[in-house]
This record gives sequence, C-alpha cells and structure tokens, in this order.
Amino acid sequence: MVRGTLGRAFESHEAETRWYKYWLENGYFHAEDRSEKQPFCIVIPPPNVTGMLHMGHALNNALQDIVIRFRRMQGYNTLWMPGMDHAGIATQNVVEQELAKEGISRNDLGRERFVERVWEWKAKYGGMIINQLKRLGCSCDWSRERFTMDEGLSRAVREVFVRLYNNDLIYQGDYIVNWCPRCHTAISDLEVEYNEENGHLWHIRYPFVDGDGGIVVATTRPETMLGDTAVAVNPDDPRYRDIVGRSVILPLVEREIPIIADSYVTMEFGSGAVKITPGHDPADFAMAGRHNLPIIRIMDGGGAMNENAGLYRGQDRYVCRENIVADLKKYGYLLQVEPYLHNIGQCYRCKTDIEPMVSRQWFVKIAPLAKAAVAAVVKGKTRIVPATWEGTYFDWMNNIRDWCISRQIWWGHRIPVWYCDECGRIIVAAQDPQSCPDCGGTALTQEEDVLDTWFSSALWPFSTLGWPDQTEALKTFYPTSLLVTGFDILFFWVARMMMMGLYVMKDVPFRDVYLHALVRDEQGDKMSKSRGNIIDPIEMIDKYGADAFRFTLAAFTAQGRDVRMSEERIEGYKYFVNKIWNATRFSLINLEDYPEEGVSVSKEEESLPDRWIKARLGRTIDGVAGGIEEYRFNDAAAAVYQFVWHELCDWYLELIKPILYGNGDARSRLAAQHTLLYVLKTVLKLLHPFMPFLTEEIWYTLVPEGGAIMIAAFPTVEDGLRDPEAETNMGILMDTISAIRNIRGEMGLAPSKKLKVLIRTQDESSRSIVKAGKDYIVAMANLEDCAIRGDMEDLKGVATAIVGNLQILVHLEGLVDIGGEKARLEKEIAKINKDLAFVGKKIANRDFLSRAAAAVIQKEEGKYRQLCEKHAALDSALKKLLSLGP
RNA sequence: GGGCGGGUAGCUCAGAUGGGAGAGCGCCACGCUUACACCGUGGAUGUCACAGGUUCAAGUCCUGUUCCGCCUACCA
Repeated sequence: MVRGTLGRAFESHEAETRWYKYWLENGYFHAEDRSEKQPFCIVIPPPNVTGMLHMGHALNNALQDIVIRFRRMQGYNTLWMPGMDHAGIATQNVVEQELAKEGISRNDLGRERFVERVWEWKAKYGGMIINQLKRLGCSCDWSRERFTMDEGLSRAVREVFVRLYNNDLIYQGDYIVNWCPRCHTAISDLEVEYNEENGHLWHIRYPFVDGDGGIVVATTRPETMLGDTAVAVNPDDPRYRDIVGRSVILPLVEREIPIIADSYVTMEFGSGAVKITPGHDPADFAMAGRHNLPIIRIMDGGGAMNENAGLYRGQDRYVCRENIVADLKKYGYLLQVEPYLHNIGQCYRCKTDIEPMVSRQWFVKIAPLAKAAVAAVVKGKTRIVPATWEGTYFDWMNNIRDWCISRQIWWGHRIPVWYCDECGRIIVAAQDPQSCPDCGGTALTQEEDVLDTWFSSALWPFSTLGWPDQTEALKTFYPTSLLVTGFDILFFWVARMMMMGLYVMKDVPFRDVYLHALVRDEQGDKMSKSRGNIIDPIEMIDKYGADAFRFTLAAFTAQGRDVRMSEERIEGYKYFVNKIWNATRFSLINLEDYPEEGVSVSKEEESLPDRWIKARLGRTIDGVAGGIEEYRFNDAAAAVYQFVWHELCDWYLELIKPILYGNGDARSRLAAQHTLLYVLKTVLKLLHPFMPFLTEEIWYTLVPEGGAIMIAAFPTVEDGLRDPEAETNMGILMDTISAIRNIRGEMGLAPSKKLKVLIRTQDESSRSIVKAGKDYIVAMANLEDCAIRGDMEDLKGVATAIVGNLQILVHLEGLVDIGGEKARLEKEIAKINKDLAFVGKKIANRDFLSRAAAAVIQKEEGKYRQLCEKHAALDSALKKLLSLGP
C-alpha cells in the first residue's frame, strides 16, 4: 500500500462517522478485566437519562477523552467506564408531563404502571446523550455501559443501605426537611438554592394573655403564625427579661403560647422577639427541641394550608399570606410593614419556593463518614486538583449535616424496608423478605419512599465495576485513577463518592480528582435557556467538526478559570485543523517518491533545520505530555499549536522547500523527507488525544499500514531529539532572516524584490554558522545574494540591523531613503537607550552587586555588554549614513 | 455574615519557586511566492485595579482599599 493523497479540505462529518465506527468495530475502546498492563480508569460522571449534551458535558467529556486517549497510547490498560443516571425527580417530571398531555396523572395510573411507563419512556427517548458523546469522539468502553437502575446497581444500592442501617448510620425520624411543594417530595439541603428577593418584614403584635399590652414580633412569613407555638426573646435582653414565662394570645388563632428565652435570638434584629414555628422553620424546629415545644404542621404536601389552619384551610400558602395580612390589619394586630431583602430557598430543579416542613424521612448519619473522607484527602490518598478546592471540601465536610435520602416519588430505588402488617416490626433487607422474623406474618408492606438519586451515584465508582460481586474488573480498576468533573458537584457527588467508597471498599474511589470550571458565554455569563445564550455542542460539531471543537475546549481550560466559549473561537481552531490538513497535503506531495520502507539517515546527513525541528519536537513532546499529566490542558494545547503552526509550518516546511524541490543533492533531499515524515507522524500522535478524527484520517493516508493512530504509542523524548546546539545555531539564522525581513517591511521594499545583503562579523564561529546557513537565509529572506565577510569597511546606501555579533547590511540600491533609514535606526537606538539606562542603573547599584545572586549579576552584566555593543554598532551605522550620504 | 477566585495589550486570557511582560483574536501596512487567503511577511498597542510595605530587585511576596464573579450561612 502506498501513501494516499488528501482532498482539498477535511470533510469532518464524513470522517467522524467512519472512524468512530472503525474504532468500535476493532474494539479499541475495550478494556481488559485482567491485563499485564498497568490499569488506568476513569468513571464518567453519569449524565441524566433525560439529558441532552450541553457545553458543560462537552467540556467535561472532552477532557476525559483527552486523558483517556493519552493514557491508552501510553500503554495503559485503559478503562473509561460509561453510563447514565436515572435522575429520579427529573425523569419522573418528564413522564408526568407526558401523562398530563394525555390528561392523566401518575395517581390515575398507580405506582406499578407508572414505573413501567418510565421504563418505556427510557427505552424510547432516554439516553440521547450517549449518542451525542459518541459524536464528540468519546472512547468509552460501551460494552460496559451501566445505568443506575440496572439490576446490578440496584443490588449495590440495597446492599449499602442495609449495611449502613445495621451500622446505625441510617435512621428514620420526624425532622424538618426542605420540601418542594411542586415536586411533592423532600429534597436534601444541597438541592436548595437561595436567591435574593424583595419581601417584607411584617411587625405583628401578640397581646398578653393576662394584662394589657403585648409583644411585637417581626416576620417575613406571616402565614406561618398559624403554626406558632411560642415567642422567643434573648435571655439577656433587658426589655423582655420580665416577661419571659408569660403567655400571649396568638392573633386570629386565639391559641395561648408561651414567651421563652433562647440565646439564638438576636436582640438587635427587628423587635428582638421572634415568633416560633417549629413545623415550618429549621431554626424554630431546633428551638422546639431545646424547649420541648409542640410542633404544628399547617400545610399539606402541595403547599396549601391544612386542617390545622382553621379558617384558612385549603388556601395556597401565598394566598393565605395575603388573607392573614389583611385580617391582622383589620383587627389591629399589624403595626408596621417594611420592605425587606432576603434569601428565599428554591428547588434547584423547578425553582418553586421551598417549604421547610416537618415530616418522617430517612437520613444518613454522615459525620463518621465525612471524617474518613476528610482524612483521606489530608493524607493525600486522594488529590484534588486544583488544590484550592481542598479547602472548600474540608469546610463543607467538617460542617456537614445529616443527609436526607428519602424522596416521595416513584421513580428510583425503593427503600429496602418493610413493615410487618401484623406486629409493626421494621424489616431492613437486601432481599425481599417473605415473612416477618418476629411474628412470622406474611403481610408485609414495603416503604413507599425511594432513595435520593445521589445515593446510587455515590456508589458509582465501584457499583459499575460489579460490586457487590468481587469481579476481576473491580480488583483491577478500583480505586480508579481519576475523576473529572465540574466543581459544582463537588459536594453532591465527589464528596459522597469519597464517603461511600471509603465505607464500602475501605479505600478511596479515585487517586486524583480534577475539577474543571464552568462553561460560560463570551460575556462571562452562565449559559441558560432563559438568557438565550446557549451554544449547542452538536451544532458546533456539525459546523466546525468535533476536532476543532474539542481543541477549543482544551485550549481554554486553564485551571481555576471559567471557560468562555464563543463560536468565533471554535472557528479559529477550525483554521488550525485546516492548517494541519494542508501541511500534510504539502508533505504528501513531497513524499511521493520517498520509499515506503524509509531510508536510514546518519546524523551527519541531517541538515541544521532537520536537527532543529527535531529538537523543537522534543520540547513539544514534553510540553504536551507534561500538560496532560498535570491537567494543564491549555498548556498542552498551546504547546502543540505553537509547534505545528509557528515552527513546523512557518519555518521548517519553508526551510526545506528548496531542498525538496531538488536544489540540493539526492541524499539531503532524502534526509529532509525522512525528517519531515518522522516529525509529522510524531506530531499527529501528540495531537491525537485532542483531535482524534483528523489525526486518524491523516494517519491512515500518511502511514497506510501503520494501524490506527489511536493505539499507536505516545511519543517520548528520545535522546536523539535533544539538540541545544541546533536550537542555538538555527536561532541565529532565524533572527538574521527576521532582521532582513524587518528592514524590508520597514523600508517599504517590495516582497518580490530580491535584495543584496552583506553580513559581517569578526567572530569566527558566528561567521561559520552563517556561512553554513547562507542558502537558508537567501531563500527565506528572498535575497539575490548574501555575502559574509570578516572585514568591517564602511559602506554607503545600506540599511543596518544588529543580531548578536552580526552586522546585517541590506543594500538599498537606487531606492535609497536616507530619511527612512535614519528614522528606523533612531527608533532602534532609542529603544536600546531605554534598556541601557535600566540595566546600567542596576549594575551600577552597590547593593545589587553585593546582594544579588552571582548568576543574576553575570546575566545583567552580559545583557549590558550586548546592549552596548548593539548600541555602538547602530550608532556608527547612523553616523555613516549621515556622513556618507546616498 | 464567612470563604474562595479574579481585576495584565481593543477583546479573551497565559504568566511554578521574585530579576522591568507573552499568546490567540482584532487592528495597520504590504503580498494571490506551485500546502493553506481557513494564507504569508512586517508593524503598533500595556502607570500588570488602587495605596502602602518587604527586598538590591515585585505582575509575581505581605497589608489595606476598591470593583466583579462564585461558593457557603437558621438573624426571624
């Protein structure tokens, strides 16, 4: 097979489908349960089954795929474990909405039928995101794909629940929880988001039972007064000291409630007296515990007032508020209303105002679990990157509160608890029990509630690998190597995986956690439907190709920074794709007659550009590999971008053109072809983790029998690549060429005009470097002739530049523009004067000389000397220009 | 109220371990040179938020101020 040719442009869409299929068919994504190779494993943050790929997913998964492909190429037994989350409330909502269109509710259907419907929905519409991940190029081991509601994962959930329960780490009780009246369920503290809203502070007078007067309380939620069971003041408050212990009459309700003293009350706020509603306020609930107050719940699950609300029964809580306020006013209890800005807790899914409400729920006693999870990070068993997040992690873990895990919905893992209808005994078991172990009764009723979706997600790193079975995969891949996720779910998910992993597996779930930032729009705003600033990843892939899109994501992923995304930027990296494509086309054309089996080229046959580009390639390998290893994706991307565009294309390809076009001997042409092919192949491998499709397509054409690039070995820096001498020498030639080009541009000499140049230096070694590289200078600076001499006689009609110890004189011939050259030299000299003043001041400073490091002093003195020389050279050039004339 | 991150070129951002600043895009000029105009060559642009301090030397370390984000929190 011979090398092929490439079309005019990369057809991304066609290539993407073709190569993804090819990879799948060849099983390249598949990880071995057992292998001689070192394991490397990432578990995917499971997207919601209802989810569609958004920018956050795209970033998250592009980064994972970059690391995974990199490690796979490095020879690891690489597993990227994919799957989805059943997303209890979200999915139930979707299906309920579907039912609503048919005019029925889930209650009409009943639990069993409803859950069936959800499964049907999932089969039909669920998991769109999986196909979208494939469009991105994700190399997950799809043969292992899991779903949190799978039989196996459900078994893991039950098993963990039972263990926790038997260890007294799960309990049931009546506590105040965050209740979403729309979702009709309790949610955890984390699922509440607080937003500032303009409200009011109502001042209400509660009259004393005995005697005149009363006490004034201030509240933002007057409707909750129906559930008040006390009024509290601070024990140190002189205003109220005497009335503690007395009682007041709750207006409208006519209930007698006590005035109690509790140091929780802030004297300075409002009137210094607080109404206490233990049934509907977390702080009040806590106070009720301390003072043994009755707890009255006044609302139902939908946020409407219940039978305890008397006349207000059936009213929605906000309607009720208006009525209460009106009534208070009517009866003279309302003293004052002031505008008040405060935080309202809302359901993070549906934005409905949360109602704190007392109800019977299941909780995980979390402090002991959190303690171990903190210790693991302190000991460095798990590393959080960037490390600044460790502090946040510790703060949260150390102040953590028990986790409410029961949800009053139907879609999810039903809690493995049964109640004996006969004797009332609670049975907690992994397997459905047949009878009551106490009374032997067979009439058992299972707990209605399901578990928080995050409960099953917390088990993800080991449940997906087969736990509770001791599978080979589990032994090989746990603890996993890396977790990549957004910082927004550090608490929701990462922390809980840490706790569960340590509890169940006795080891951390992952060695490294890389937390990336959020994707925002170019203004820095969060992308959201309501803002209308969403960029759809799939649309971007269609338009610019997955490779350009992925590269853009990587290039903008600096640690600790949000990713600002705009279409323009993706387009910019599409240009990079095009550049790579065309550099390859150029190479292919010029490799046509290069033998497939290659040639062996000795060190001596290599040209300076050959040696130089290989040396630069070596540094690029370090940059890319180091960047990915340290999760500095922008650095890795920048390193390869810079190399391909500004070293390979801008310099190397241009430098070898004359050689390739046959201006030299056959051997040096072969040497250039050899190097070109080698460098191109290597850089494609460096690019592959970022641009899998493009590189595979090119690789296939360039190395038809080389197998897939995705399983090629990732380059390492061989000794032959290090060549500082070539870098230095080539650097001199490049600076020389740039200096001539600069004169051409500044002096307005046409690009097409071939110039005559004289390069002079008394330094032997520089002269020989330039002599050896003369042909490159002539070609790259478009010269008619380039003389290199050691004598320093005066010349007229030239423009001068100084590079190191080289004096570069460009003959201006007929078009002498003394004014132009004078201005150019003066500008240059002015710049040097400024630098000279600065460095001069420094090395004249006694303190600097006595205190700075020797190396620094040496460096500064060297700099000064060079500046002086350059200054002198330019100055004499200027003088000659003026004295000699045209 | 606490905590964290950030204010560097017109824009978006890089700048371990202190030695007077970089990239990409944009802008200006010139070029269709047989890979690429999704290109090439050259050029311009910065009181590194502000004020102090440490140091021979500060974008980089310390303190304070200010502005902007985010996280977190039971002052009703």
